[in-house]
Amino acid sequence: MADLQAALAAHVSAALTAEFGAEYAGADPLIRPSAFADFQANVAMALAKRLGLPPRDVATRIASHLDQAPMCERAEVSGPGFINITLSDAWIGEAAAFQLGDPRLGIPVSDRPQRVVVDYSSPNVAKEMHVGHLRTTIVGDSVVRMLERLGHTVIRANHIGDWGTNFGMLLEHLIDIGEQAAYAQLAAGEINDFYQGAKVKFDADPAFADRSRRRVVALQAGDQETLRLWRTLIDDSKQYYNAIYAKLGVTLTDADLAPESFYNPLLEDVCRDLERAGIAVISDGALCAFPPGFTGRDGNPLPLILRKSDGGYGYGTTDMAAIRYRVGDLGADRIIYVVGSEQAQHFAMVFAVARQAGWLPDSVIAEHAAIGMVTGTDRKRFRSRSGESVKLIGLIDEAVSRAEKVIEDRYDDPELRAQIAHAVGIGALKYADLSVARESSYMLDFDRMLSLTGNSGPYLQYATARIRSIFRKGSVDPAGETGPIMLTAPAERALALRLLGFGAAVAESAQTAEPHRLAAFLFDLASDFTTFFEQCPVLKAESPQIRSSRLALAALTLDVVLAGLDLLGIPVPDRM
RNA sequence: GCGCCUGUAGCUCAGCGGAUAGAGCGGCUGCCUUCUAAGCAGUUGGUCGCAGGUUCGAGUCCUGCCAGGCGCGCCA
Repeated sequence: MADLQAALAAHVSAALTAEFGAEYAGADPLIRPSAFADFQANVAMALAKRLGLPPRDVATRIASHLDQAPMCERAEVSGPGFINITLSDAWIGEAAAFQLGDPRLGIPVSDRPQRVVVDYSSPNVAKEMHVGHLRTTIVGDSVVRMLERLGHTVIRANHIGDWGTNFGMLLEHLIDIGEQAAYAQLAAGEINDFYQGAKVKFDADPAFADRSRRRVVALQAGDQETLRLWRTLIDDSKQYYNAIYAKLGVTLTDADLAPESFYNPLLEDVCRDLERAGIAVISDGALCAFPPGFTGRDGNPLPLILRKSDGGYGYGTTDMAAIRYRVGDLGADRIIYVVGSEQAQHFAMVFAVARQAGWLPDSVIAEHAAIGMVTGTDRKRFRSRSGESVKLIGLIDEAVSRAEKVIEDRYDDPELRAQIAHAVGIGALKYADLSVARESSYMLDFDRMLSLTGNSGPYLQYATARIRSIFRKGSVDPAGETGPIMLTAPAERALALRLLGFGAAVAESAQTAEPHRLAAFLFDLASDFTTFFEQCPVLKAESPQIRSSRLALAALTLDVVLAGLDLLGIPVPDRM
């Protein structure tokens, strides 16, 4: 059973066509979760006018067919024409047992696998990774995991900022302090110190600023020694990202680096081809594309600048080159940009120009999975002032140490304690970013972000720890529990029914690139389990049959929560 | 000025055009001799920014207004 709701929709559709004719096959049966039953079908009210019948009559005629489907226990008409559908307990139990035996746990395999490029994380070389990067990194990584699980081919693209005019000052600063000192600073995460060191000199010392400008020219001209130093800078910074990725459990590797500089050799052609196609024109000395529908402050058409009047290229050019490369060379069917919402207009323009140029055919989806802005407690954009910047690594360490505090008197083994604290701290941090709709802006609030109670990462981890505890106490191997599953209590039924929604939650979450949907599902699931845990003794169940059924239900819950947390990229400790 | 986003409980946020708008936190009351209390049960708390419109039905769609945020030619 890939998707419970879809299966039900098929039944209602069949009833609809049987009763009213094939022309209604395309009508959406409008299946929704219901407070009055397991599901409700709202199609009767939608079709009443078209059928020229009272909505309740339509509902009654559809409902009369539904009782015959094995999955449906009851279909009752209520209110103006709602069809309240109650599933059969036996069917739910069988479906849950089937899910338990399914290695995919009900996650469907896409019937149309795509090549998906996911552009995410994208820190800048020699610049601190701030909290905004954390969010694009975490959300992007989860999207990637979900898409892969659904059978898509995913190409991770870490579009790091390794090029631009400020590399002149960074390189001169590197030369000034020496490569060893720079390495020590950058790899250790003292990145702001390094950057500020360069910036201060650039602003205060004209001679340094002059050297910096010459260094940019040398870099662009491909001067060997300059390139060597530039690579050093990148390698040093990479140490820092990779250390953070490792701590966070992010799947990005060096193989996923798609740096801006990679596109440098393509930029000239991008400009030439767009100009030849008549899409780009010279305006005020710069080569610009003016996609229709975009106007600026003064009411004039808004340009996407492709070549600056000084001959240099900007990030718009790089994005054009990237989109062309991803479609043309990588064969992407879908490109997802997990990038801050501030850039919405920029991406809209890039997509528009790429469509005009034919580089982005209609068959390819390009979407900006916008990430909301991070604000301080004053609700203004969060800015790291020099001196008191919030380092990502500091946030991570804070998360882990808070978790450590909670378990300090619970376990003696320091190694076990460190393991648990790491998983719990990281889990709290990541879940905080993953459980909120990605586009909504959020306040940087440590207490909330690192919360270990309520709707939090640790709540989900805790559910798995309690399940494992049952199996440990009873010396039972969860892998050996296969059911049958029978539903004897409301908490069992609610849990089983919830479990059946897993596949749909994953599919929907990946489709919209919104991990918070999966996070919400898992929280509901964990809540249902906790109720079950409180109300239904497993090891001391009243009969061997019920014990076995509940063990199977617990095993399935464990599998699903583990799989779900893995898709979110949240680590799980064995015990807490 | 134009464009995009946001406005839901004291706070932070969910909410696929469907019935009585939900969760977490906070407040209050209970619950550890019982598979982990990072928990559970209950309770408190809302003119869904405002006004129109579409619809059998609007927190959800459309229009206008109000408030806030972001973006708007050579930074990325």
